[in-house]
Formats: sequence, structure tokens, C-alpha cells
Amino acid sequence: MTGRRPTSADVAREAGVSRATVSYVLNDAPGERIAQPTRERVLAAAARLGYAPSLAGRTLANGHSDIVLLAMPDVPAGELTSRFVDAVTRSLAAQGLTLVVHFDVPAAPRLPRLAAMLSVRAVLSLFPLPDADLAALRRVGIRAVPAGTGSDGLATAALLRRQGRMQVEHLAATGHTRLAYALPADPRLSVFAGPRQDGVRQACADRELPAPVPFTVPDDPSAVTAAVRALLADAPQVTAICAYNDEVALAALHGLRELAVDVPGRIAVIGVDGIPLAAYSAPPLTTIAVAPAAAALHLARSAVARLAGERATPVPVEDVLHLIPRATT
Amino acid sequence: MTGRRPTSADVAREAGVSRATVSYVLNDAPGERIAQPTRERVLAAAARLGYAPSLAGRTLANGHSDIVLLAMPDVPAGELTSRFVDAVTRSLAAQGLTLVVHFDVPAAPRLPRLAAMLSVRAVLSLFPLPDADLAALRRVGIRAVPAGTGSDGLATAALLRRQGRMQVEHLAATGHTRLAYALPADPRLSVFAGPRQDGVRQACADRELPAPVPFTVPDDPSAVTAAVRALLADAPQVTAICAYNDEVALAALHGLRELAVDVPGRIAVIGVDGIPLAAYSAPPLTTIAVAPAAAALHLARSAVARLAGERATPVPVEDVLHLIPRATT
DNA sequence: CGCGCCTGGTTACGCGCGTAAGCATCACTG
DNA sequence: CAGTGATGCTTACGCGCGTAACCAGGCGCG
Repeated sequence: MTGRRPTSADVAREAGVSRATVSYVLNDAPGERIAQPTRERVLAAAARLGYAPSLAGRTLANGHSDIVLLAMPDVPAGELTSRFVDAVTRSLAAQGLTLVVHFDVPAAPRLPRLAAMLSVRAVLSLFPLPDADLAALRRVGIRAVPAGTGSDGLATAALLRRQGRMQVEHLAATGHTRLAYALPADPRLSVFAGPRQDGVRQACADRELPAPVPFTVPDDPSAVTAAVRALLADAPQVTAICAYNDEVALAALHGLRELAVDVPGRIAVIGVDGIPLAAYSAPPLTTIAVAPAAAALHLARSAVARLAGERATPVPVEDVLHLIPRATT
Repeated sequence: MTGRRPTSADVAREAGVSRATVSYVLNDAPGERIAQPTRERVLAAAARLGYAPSLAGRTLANGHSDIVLLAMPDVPAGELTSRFVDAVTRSLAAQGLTLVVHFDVPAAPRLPRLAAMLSVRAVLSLFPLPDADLAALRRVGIRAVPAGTGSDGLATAALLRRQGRMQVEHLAATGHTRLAYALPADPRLSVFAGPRQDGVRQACADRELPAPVPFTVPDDPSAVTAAVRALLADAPQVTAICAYNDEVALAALHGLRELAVDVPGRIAVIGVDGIPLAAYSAPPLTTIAVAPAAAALHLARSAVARLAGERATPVPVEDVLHLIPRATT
């Protein structure tokens, strides 16, 4: 009994109508011309057979699928990334769109090729796309929605810079003037780390504070303490550490604890992201929390608006970012 | 100049051959019957036009896509989950298969329907599927590869129980006899927490130790300390906590720290998962690390083997699980 | 020389679907 | 009662692709 899956033709036969009628009924055709009794016969037949339309057939006929491609830079997926992707997926699903994430890893097919293969409806990206990719997409008639650029979008780089600024604002308000900036070891994270560090630098410059001292936090736990010790020796005037994100902050915090450095008495620490575990460190970590659902909702709205040819409304920063003061500052 | 995307017909015209020839060349047809010069003309034309085959067309012609659906229970995505999914995706991609994850959230379309719409090649699942779903999939001729069941697969429940057993093994070896089991607050996690807790119970029973005392760790940081205090008051004989996973363990550890309880002197703590941040707690957390890449590789191999009609070889537990002793035990 | 056989292609069809265009039927009007 | 719309459905086509079936030509062989 391992039959094939039912097609709309099966439904048509079952309901005693033509295939076209089935299609009109199931798609709620705008110029509704099907009588109510017929409608019900078709719907009943479809339910009885467990009919589910083939997306392949529909895509071929329509010329495009309902897939939206999210272009992600090649970054190791962290807590926040997955929460964000999850939220975008849900927001788009509410519009009948399916999100597929494309990680720009060297081995993967290039973005325009994948977009063509999937007959995607649109391509979303957090950062401006390379001109070559944009041109390739335009050439095949695919809309690119660069959420990371322009004034109406959730300008990603600006948001990242804002996070850095907020870190400095909080530290400056509590009297710190000599800062260090803790960078992650993985070079692929520089797409995010760069703008955040820029925000910190700019905020320092605005306040006429000396530029923050950069230092890298190694991935290897046993090397972290040595890196922190080196920082304290090289830049003894530093009283606070801005970390790239909470994970880097927690690693640095561990190094400080190993060295029995008083936190926040001797050195204050602040992170970004607001991951759940930041509440459980010793001492609990002060951080700039990101509301991924709010950011994702906006990205999704922006995408839908652009697909409809409208302009999206800017997202208020307060909805997405806020300070969680805890015990490390 | 926003033309349509090139089709194989465009390539055929460009190369001066028929569309069938293009198809044979680009798919490396098994009964190779195309001359080398022609091959090269076709390949050159395809490259020149930037041709990418439409997956919709291919799916329709083949009768199925290259998509494999991974059925996930409705769990909040944690660190390990995303690492695992990532690893499965890569392993399957190496076989030319595309992984799509289906989260069984109440709002989503049901699994068999989605599988039909995508014309999937197979459905993977970490746990045995409901009989109704299995029947529905079989009826439409879709193979289900239940990696979570059977003796040749990566029997998920057995693996989870094994993790619990390993926690007890380590604690018993260091002299602990009265254990508590720390459960997550989110009820959806019970699909994972149940088997792990069972493993702990069984291991205790095997050693004729008293049954572990269960207690729930709240999601709200401010409520954690009270929960831990209640545990210590209600079950003062307990000397060690097995936690559902590292996040729960770190939360419990935070509660113990707040109460100034000596760890591991008065209470030992052990987690599961081996997330990076477990190395940075105070004190650093002992845990049963899971190698998601190894598990994923096996799951992917198992899936591919079953698609080819073979049986998969069992995965050695040592490849997937190992103890990381740190300072909390 | 006629036959079969390999080589290197081509032509023809169908996969499941959306939809434009066609075609009965019937109510209503001048 | 012929003419005119609406109403309710069907027929016909094409989307891009894989592939079975077919066919032209060259070559060895009895």
C-alpha cells in the first residue's frame, strides 16, 4: 500500500470536478467563481486524501517559490545568532514566507547560484552584499533586501556601533576613563567585532577619553589567564574592560578571578548580548542586552514592506537594546 | 536588463546543441555518450550564462528533491542543539543532501504534510515518530529514518541515559552516595531530561544507592537561590548534584555560591554537554561533554546508509561522550 | 556488398501546478 | 423570442527538468 502521494488530479477525480476547479478552490482564487457546494466537495476530497500541494510544481508554475534567503556571514553560530534566526523565521512564517539561511562558508555554493536554484522570492542580508552578487541577483530578477544598509532598515553596522557606545556610556557614567577592549580570537567574528569596537572608539573620542586598549581573548581556557595578566601588566592604567560579547566577557572575568583581581573594584567588565548565563557568573555580568525578537520582527517587516514596494519604518533603538546593570560594574 | 534567469534551454541554444545534451553533460550521465568537444562547449556555455539548474524543475522531474527533513521536538534551542544541527547539515551536504529542520511547534504544519510539500528524500528524527505520522509518511512513499530507535542507530534515549549513568559513575567514584537531580524548568525539555534522569536513577539503583532527590531549577535568576536553599534544607544528606545540563548546573552553582556553600567540599556539581562557558564558572564545572560533530556524523551516515538500503554500524559511545573533570567534583 | 553495431547525438513526453481562455447553461431583458 | 450577460465550470498550455526511445552516420565483418 505504499502508493504515491496524492496530487491535485487525485483530488479532482475524487471530487468529480476538473483539476482547475481544485486549484481555484484550494487557492481561494480572487475572482471567486466556484459555487459553494462544489467548494465543499473539493475541500472534503482534499481532506479525505490528505492532499498537500507540491511546492515544486507550484514553484515551477508561479516562477518563484515562497522561500526567502537570509545571507549570513561566515561566523560561528552563537546563542544570539540562533535566537535571531529563529525569530526571523517565525516573523516571516506569519507572512507565508519560508526562511532559509545561507552561511557564507567557503565550501557552500555562492549566494546568487543558490538563490537561483531555489527560485527564491527575495534575499535578505544583515550587511551590504558585494556588488558582484547584487548585480548577479538583479540580472536574474531577484530582489535583494539589504536590511543592513540604508536609513530605513535596521542598519546592522549602526546598531553594532550603538552597542559599543552604550557600553562606554555606562562605564563613563560610573567614573571610568581608561578602557580596554576585549576581542574574540576567531577572526571571522570581525564583521561584528569591528563595528562594535568602532562604536567604543567613537564614544571615547567624543568624551575626549584615551583610545581603548585592544586585547584578544584566546579560545583556549588555559591561555585566557595569561592574556589577562599581560593586559594588566602592559596597561596598568586600565580600570574597565569592554568585551565584544558576553562569552568573551565571561572568559575575561574568569581570568581576572584566577588572578584574584577585584571586580569591579580594580577592574570593571561589561558585555553585550544578554545571554542567560551572564546572570550566573561570579560576579553576575553587566551587559547590553539585545532583544533578538524585536530586531527580527523589524527585519521581517522591512523585508515584507520592500517586497510590497513600500518603505519600512525605522526601528526605535530602545526596543532592541537596553542596559542590564549587574555586579561587574 | 533584468532578464529572466537562464534555463537549460538557453544553455542549449548558446552551445548549439539540444536541451537533452545539456542535461546529460551537466549531470554527468552514467552511460556517458557525449563527445569531449561537445561537453566542453556545453560547460563553457553554462559558465558564460551563469546557469544554475532550477531545483523545482529537477524535483518535479525526479519525483523527489534532495531535501532531508530533520524532525525536532519542540525544545528551546540551546547551544548543543544548534551545534548538532549544524554538524548534521554539513555531513549531509557532503552527500549532496540538504537538511531542513522542522520544529514541531504547535503552529507549524504537521510533519507529513511538510514532507509531502517539499517532496523530501527522507525524514530523520531523534526520537521514534508517532505511529500516525509514520503511517502517513509510508502511505506517500517517504522513507523515515528513525535514528532515535533501533539497535543500529544512534539510539537517542539510550545515549541520554548513558549520560546520566556517566554522571553517577564519576560521582560514585569520588565517594558520593546521596545525590540530587537538577531539572530544567521548561517542561518541553522533558523529552531530553526524562531519559537522562532515568539513567541517573538506574545507575544509582545498580549501586544500591538511594534514589536521587529531584528538584527544579527556575528560569528566573532571582528564584534560583531560594530553590537551592530549599533543597539543602529538605535533603541535608545530599552531597552532590547531577544537573540536566551545563546551563542548569551553572545556575545551581550560582545559587550555591550565593549561599556561600563550599563546592565541591559540601556539595559537588556535575553537568552534561560540555558547553564552552562551563570552563569559566567559579569553580570551573565538571561535565560530560558531547561531541556533536561525532554524533551528527553518525546520524548522517546512518541516514545515508538506510537510504541505500544498508544497515548502519553502531557508533562507539566513547566517540561521542567523555568526562571533563574540573573543579566542581 | 548487406548486415549489425557502436557512437553521438535528437525528439518527445511527463512530472504537479497555476491560470488564461473557452464553453455550456440559465436568468433576464427589449 | 432572439439577444445579452452573468455564472460555473472545463480544456489547454507552459513553467524547467530528466530520461526513454529513437535516429543518422561510420565502421568492421562475414
